[in-house]
Amino acid sequence: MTTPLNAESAPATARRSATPIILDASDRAANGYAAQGHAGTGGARQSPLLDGLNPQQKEAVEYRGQALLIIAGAGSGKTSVLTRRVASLLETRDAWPSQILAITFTNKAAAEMRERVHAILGQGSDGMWISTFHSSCVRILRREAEKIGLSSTFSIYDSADTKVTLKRIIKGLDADTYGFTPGSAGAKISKLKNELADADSYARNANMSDPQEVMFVEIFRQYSARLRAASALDFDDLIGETVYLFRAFPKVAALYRRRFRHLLVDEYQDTNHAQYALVHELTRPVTAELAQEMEDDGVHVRNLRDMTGAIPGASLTVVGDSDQSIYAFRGADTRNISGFERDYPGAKVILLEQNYRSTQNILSAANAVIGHNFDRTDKKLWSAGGDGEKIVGFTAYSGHDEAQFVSDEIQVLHAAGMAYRDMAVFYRTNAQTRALEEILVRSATPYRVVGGTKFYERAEIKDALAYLIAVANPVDELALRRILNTPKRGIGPATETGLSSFADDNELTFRQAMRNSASLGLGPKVTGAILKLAELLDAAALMLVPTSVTDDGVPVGAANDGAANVSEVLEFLLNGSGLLAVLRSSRDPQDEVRAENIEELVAQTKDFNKENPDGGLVDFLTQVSLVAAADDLDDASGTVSLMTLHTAKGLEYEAVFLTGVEEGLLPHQMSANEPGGPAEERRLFYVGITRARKRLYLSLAMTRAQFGDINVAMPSRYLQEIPAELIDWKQSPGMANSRGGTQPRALNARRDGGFGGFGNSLNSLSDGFGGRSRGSNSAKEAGLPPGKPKTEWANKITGTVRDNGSLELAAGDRIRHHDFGEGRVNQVTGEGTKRIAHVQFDSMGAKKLLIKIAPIEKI
DNA sequence: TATCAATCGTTAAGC
DNA sequence: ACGATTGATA
Repeated sequence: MTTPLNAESAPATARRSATPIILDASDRAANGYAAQGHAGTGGARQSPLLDGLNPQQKEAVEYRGQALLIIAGAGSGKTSVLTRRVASLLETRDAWPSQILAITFTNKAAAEMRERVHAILGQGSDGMWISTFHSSCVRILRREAEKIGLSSTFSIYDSADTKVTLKRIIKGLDADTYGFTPGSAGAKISKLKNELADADSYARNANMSDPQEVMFVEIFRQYSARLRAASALDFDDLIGETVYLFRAFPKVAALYRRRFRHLLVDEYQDTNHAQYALVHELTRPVTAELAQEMEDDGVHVRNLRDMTGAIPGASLTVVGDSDQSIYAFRGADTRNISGFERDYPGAKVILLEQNYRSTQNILSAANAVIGHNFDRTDKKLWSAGGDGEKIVGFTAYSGHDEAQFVSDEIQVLHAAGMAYRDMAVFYRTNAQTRALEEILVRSATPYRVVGGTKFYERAEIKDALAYLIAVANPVDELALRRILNTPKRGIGPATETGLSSFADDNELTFRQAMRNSASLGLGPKVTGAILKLAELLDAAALMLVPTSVTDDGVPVGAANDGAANVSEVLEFLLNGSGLLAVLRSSRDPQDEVRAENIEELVAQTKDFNKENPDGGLVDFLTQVSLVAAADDLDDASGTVSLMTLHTAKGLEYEAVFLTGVEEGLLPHQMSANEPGGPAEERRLFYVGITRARKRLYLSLAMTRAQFGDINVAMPSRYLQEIPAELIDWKQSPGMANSRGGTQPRALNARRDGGFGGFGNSLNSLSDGFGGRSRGSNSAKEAGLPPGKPKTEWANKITGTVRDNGSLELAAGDRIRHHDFGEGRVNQVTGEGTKRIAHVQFDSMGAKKLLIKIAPIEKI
């Protein structure tokens, strides 16, 4: 909150000394090898901001109008265009920094943009808002909290907090008998909030003759009531309440519409309805009437008013690519981007198709894959950088085998001079990391898993933070109940419930109930513990009160004059509660780590004090709630990165390993029944492919351990969509068969036509892909474009995996394995396709083999 | 209140 | 297979 909203007047035609625009090397390098050849377009001297840009990019930087949609294909220099556009707005004096609001989805993206804008402008970028949707909203809401009945120190509930709250509600209502779980109810509530619905509006349209619906409405109501009582907002509320604020208080909205004259929104295809509405509210004009009112109130608006006296809507730039929309499952609505021209008539649309990242082979594969999604506007990425290497394909026998291949290839690349940090391994599900990590550890390959457990989600950190929250927002019952018996004070669940109902019955907050716990008639020990905690929190709250205040309690001088800073309060609470001491003296070795984590948190509060001398407790807590993954920014380390395909979005690497390209995994099984599911999975695959600059590896396994047992997998339908000539199969899914193909290691033990078992429905070659599917057949789910007979697939991959058909084995049988040699069957377990032979090999020890596909024969 | 066995539910993930 | 969570037991 560095720039007071009303302080500066910012005429559109401001006179000021032009900020020197300097492009740093990294920004210039963003367009890589294609940077040359687009030198000056001739004529007038052009700004260095346009150096190295292609004509479309230039236009995107220079266009001035109400609305601009930039369709930015993968690797098309989007960030560069966006940051230069911001710089250009300032350079041409179309805007003051404080008139610009740039919104991203992730802190990482915001940080990157801030950094790059700062690199161009230096101090000139001060006062600009470059932040996520959520932090922008928090900033606004903290300022205006009272207007919508919240404390300005409102708590922000994360999904774990939501879950705990819903769990209590569901328990209280016995709603689990209706099949509600905290997760399911939470997902539904979140979805509704993303549509800007609340409990009442939902109830109006709900089918109230359905008892389950009635129950859900009640859950929703109670959830909203609890959050309100705790002066808390969940993540969805942050957006929704801001929209509500703007709609219910036009004068408040007018102040922000006046201030933000230029909105830029990144990843627009990922916006949900609430975010769309927020953008819309911010870019509406201020009526002449309201503008006049503002002027009468002493707000400077004259320079902004048009001939009718109104303030026109702010200019809006959105950047997106519907082909990279992979978050429909959490409410993203691509209609926001496809309907942009309708929503903002007269909008300019610029298409960025030239790719500066990948080789043409990789792009051709990407284009071919995404081309199978219908209802998209055609877009073809192209590169001036040449074909490059072929894509490498590999079919492994198992997940471990696949991991071994990845590991081996990483070593080959590394030996050839590629740094580990330039390589990444992608997968669809987190469970796939297991095998990969195992092998990478064994081969001593440095790696790190991106994403995963976050520091602030650890229980001990949440405990420590709950103390701080309880101080900052005394009405937050959730925080209080979390610390009530942490560390152990002998306050059990019965006492907790007692306090809670005592509070409800007497219309007290939980905190007040604690202070009055003496009148509850509990044991003296328990009562003493409760009172001690209440006193500790009250004392901590007092530390935050500035010492120099006037008679009315208004601080004199600096905002926090004399008040304790965050680290002092935290240390006071830790000492007073014994939280840290208990962990230190514990004999559980894990508690040692927990203690260290808390110490790390203390260190972070000290850093915060240093970086934000004026920052208070609430500012710290806000930062913690919204900036959850500050630790994975250190990607300068020399390690291979492992991450899910979702996490990979927005990143790029020299070499990419895309693993688990199998039916059931990519596309994921769970997506099959959802409308638009398979298409979204295809976009996910597309996103993965387009992350690669030079080398792309696609791998799959014929069997994969999942949920404790082994499943037979078949190649992903998406592999068919890549022209065969682009892929060099080191080991193809097609094995020796009548149509030819390679003879992959470990797959070809039986050459005498081991394709029995066609009578078995699980075995039928139903779709020309040699597929066996699990149970339900996949032919109709294959999502093939109509009018493309399967027999005409360009790719000759048959997808056939080994099939021992009806091979019957029993204990005592001797078998021969292609790799392991001869052995004796000890036991056969499992049913149907999952029958497993437990074999004692003569020289290789005991193994478990999936009879259906193992390279074995009876002897 | 603490510990242990049984049970459950496993897609992705930003803030 | 695995981890988190729940329920039963001492």
